[in-house]
Amino acid sequence: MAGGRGRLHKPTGAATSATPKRTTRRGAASQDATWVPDVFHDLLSEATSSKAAGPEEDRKPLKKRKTALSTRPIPAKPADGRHPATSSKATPPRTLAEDAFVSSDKEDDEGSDARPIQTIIDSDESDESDLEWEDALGEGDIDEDENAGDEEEAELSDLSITIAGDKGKEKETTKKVRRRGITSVDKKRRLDIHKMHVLCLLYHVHRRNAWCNDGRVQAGLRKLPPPKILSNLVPNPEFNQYQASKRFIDGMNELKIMWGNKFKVTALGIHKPRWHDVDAEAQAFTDFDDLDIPMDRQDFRKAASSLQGSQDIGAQLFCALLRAIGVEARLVCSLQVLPFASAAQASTPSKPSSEKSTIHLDPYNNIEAPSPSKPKPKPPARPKRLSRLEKIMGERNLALSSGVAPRQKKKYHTAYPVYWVEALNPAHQKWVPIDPHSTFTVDKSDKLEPPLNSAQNSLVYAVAFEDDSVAKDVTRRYAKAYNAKTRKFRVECAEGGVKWWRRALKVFRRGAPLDRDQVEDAALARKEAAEGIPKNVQDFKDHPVYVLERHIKHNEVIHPLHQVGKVNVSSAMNPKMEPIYRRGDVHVVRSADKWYRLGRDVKAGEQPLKYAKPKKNARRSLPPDADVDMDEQEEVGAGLYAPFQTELYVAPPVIRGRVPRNAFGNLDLYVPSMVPPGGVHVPHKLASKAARIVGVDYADAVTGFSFKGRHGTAVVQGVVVAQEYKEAVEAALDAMEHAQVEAENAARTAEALRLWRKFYLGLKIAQRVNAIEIEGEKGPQINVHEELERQDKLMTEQQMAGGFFPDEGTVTEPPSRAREHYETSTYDEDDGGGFLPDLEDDDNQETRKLGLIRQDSEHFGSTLLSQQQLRPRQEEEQSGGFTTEDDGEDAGGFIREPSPPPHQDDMQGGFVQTDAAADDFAGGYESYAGQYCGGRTE
DNA sequence: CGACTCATTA
DNA sequence: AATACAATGAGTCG
Repeated sequence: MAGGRGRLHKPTGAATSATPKRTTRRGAASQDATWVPDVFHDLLSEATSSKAAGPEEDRKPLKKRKTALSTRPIPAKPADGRHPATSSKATPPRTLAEDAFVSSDKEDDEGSDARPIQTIIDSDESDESDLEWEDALGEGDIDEDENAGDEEEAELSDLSITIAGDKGKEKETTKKVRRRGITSVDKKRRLDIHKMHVLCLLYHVHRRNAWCNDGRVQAGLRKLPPPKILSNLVPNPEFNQYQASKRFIDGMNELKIMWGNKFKVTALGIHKPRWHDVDAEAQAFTDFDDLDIPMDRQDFRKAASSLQGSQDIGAQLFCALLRAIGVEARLVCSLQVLPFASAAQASTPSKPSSEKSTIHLDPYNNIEAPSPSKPKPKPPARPKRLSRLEKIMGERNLALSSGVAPRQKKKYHTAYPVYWVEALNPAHQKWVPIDPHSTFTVDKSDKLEPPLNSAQNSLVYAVAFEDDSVAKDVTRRYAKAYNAKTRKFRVECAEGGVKWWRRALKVFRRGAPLDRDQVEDAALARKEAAEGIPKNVQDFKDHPVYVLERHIKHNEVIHPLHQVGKVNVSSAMNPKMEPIYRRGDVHVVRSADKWYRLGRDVKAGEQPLKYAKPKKNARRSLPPDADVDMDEQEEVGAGLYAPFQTELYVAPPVIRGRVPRNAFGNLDLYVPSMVPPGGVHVPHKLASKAARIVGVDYADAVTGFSFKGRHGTAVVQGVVVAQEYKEAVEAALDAMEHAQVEAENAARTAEALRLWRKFYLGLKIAQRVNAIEIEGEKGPQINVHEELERQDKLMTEQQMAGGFFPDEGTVTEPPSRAREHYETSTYDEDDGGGFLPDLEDDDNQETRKLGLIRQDSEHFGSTLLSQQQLRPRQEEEQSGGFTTEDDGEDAGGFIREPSPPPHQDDMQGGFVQTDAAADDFAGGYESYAGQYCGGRTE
């Protein structure tokens, strides 16, 4: 992408846009905000909503217009006087067009607009996935091979000739290198990028189409056609339909010729992008000089007045011209989208990297530098042929062109259009394609599709935009083999692709279809139907209408085995016929068991349409006799049934509160529909307990299986009870939940108190231990007093910051209390007597722990500090503190069995003054205390 | 005859 | 287990 940007900023020879960059940025940003979430939906809603913001947006462009006006002597002066809205053909339902028109003024520059994306680096194709692949392949040997392969590969690309000592080895290595698995992740990513690209292109066309409504553009163009042509286009009521139609076509031809003479093609337009080859060199910037510059509306106007630009621009302006003179015109674009299928497919035609790169560099100039006399060895043959084909095609079409003198600017001529125009023939209400630049044809829809192998242009999505931004997919009008070929390059072929495409175009759909829409739909449908049955096996693959038996999956059958098309050749002169069936007759099949899992039951008396393949049992006798195989197959294969052989499974009903069960005492509830009549599913974890408490009959609901390892265990989710008990059970559940919450709260409180006690004890013990002299030396001491001071301070700070201690007094209480003890300096048995007696064990533990701490008081301090960062309020951290801290057994016991209240009693006297205070602590402080006490064990 | 497409193979 | 990729050979079209 970075490359792309760099490219964009590269100044190109022709008219450079005077657009200040910040405008770009601002525009893009504002667009982004609404654009991101759901690309298309938002695109539209933004467009519609921006209407409201219209005036404000209009302001900005004004400035721009001024400068533009002052610098350019535009012939659009009269138009300028008018308000844009009035000058543009002001179609009543111009929601989209107008909005885009308005808003596009604001975000003038548009990177993707004129400059096609050339190459996209498929980063995934690089080392990472390769490495993975190689690793997966695995043993150490491969590494060597890999390297060798790389070397040779490099040599190959550099010198074109490699003299390797061992041919066999070379082959092997290259194979290994070549063989690069395309992961499913990779595929998905490609598809996503493809989709994104489609959306971007759609938007691009949408904007260009909106520009075609530009008042000034139209005003300038309107003056071009001589009155004679125009008068021919005025419908004559005396003509019959045929005459009128002919007149219209003729008029279009004249306009096309006129346009061809006026408009000068000076740049290259969009062409088909390719996935970047990992080992291909980066393209030189100069390679892009011939391309269209990125455009904003001003540039577009400029192009309209100077009548220069790429063929794309030419077609767009031609569209504007038609609209300007009152002809209903569509801007059609064949989206040149990055293919998703296989990267290799695109690059296959051009094999050797050297040659590839040349093609790469000059995507459009093959005509200029064709290959007829190129003294290159075999490898270049492929691309050469292509280009030559291109050339031939181009020339032929040139020859076909009716009376247009081909422009001398042949360099920029492409054989097939990316943009063209459809004009509505009022006589038939039919759309007439006009391609004024590439094929120079009018009403020749079958001439616009480039050959399928063309590297520069492929017709995959042809989308036609009307002046009110209603857009329609008209690919089928132009594709010769839509079902057999074109479709395979479209999202429709991917899973959910049909829906996706429909959704992508939804924003451009017309609210209420017009007559001409229906006419067109019918025509397109007819065209598709007329496509006929493919003649080769390849085209049957993924064909939406026909199927070959060899292509159906293992879980599919062709049920009514209707040979719709009887013939199909396998090889030419010795034909092997294969029957053809309808895709509609293909059904997925499943075993009876699988159907049951889906809540369906095989109807009585239905015979399996197919039998599953026998599982590969361990027996692998080398000479598998035919009969043995047959036997095995018949034995092992499970019967498979199609959906229409099944019916909704109805469980045996609940009778008098008695819930039916399966052999395991459960009830199968794989789908909601499997709830037995008269029963209710209560999907609560504790439902079984509740039902037991209530005392009604219930059955555990098995909603699936979890396969861990090879052992599948039933997943139970709640229970099924009779309908009439539902409320009772739910009430019981409520009560249980309530009780549980209470219990948890109590447990939490108890735990908090327990930890406090521990903490306090710890301090006390520390104090005592510090007082002991060992052989006259005091050794490093924990300065309890200081620690407490510090801690107190920290807590106060935290309280300021977080504010989760409601009462300051409460907060400071424990430390101050402890200080008291410290200050007394004597360890009074009676004082501690309140809680010490039943805590002998703890006492020992504490002592040990403190011993540890004493050895690195540094750590002690840092522990305190780090604890400060914990946010006690957060549940996770609390529980984390509990589970990871001290004994560990505590953690488990805590939830189930709250620690007994006696502790609390113990504490009440000396430590915490009120219950309320304790509660406050429970939430805020426990984890702190917990960490403090427990953290040191580590 | 050459270009090009399709099917097969590993 | 199944599909995809790349090379190769055969057949067809113009």
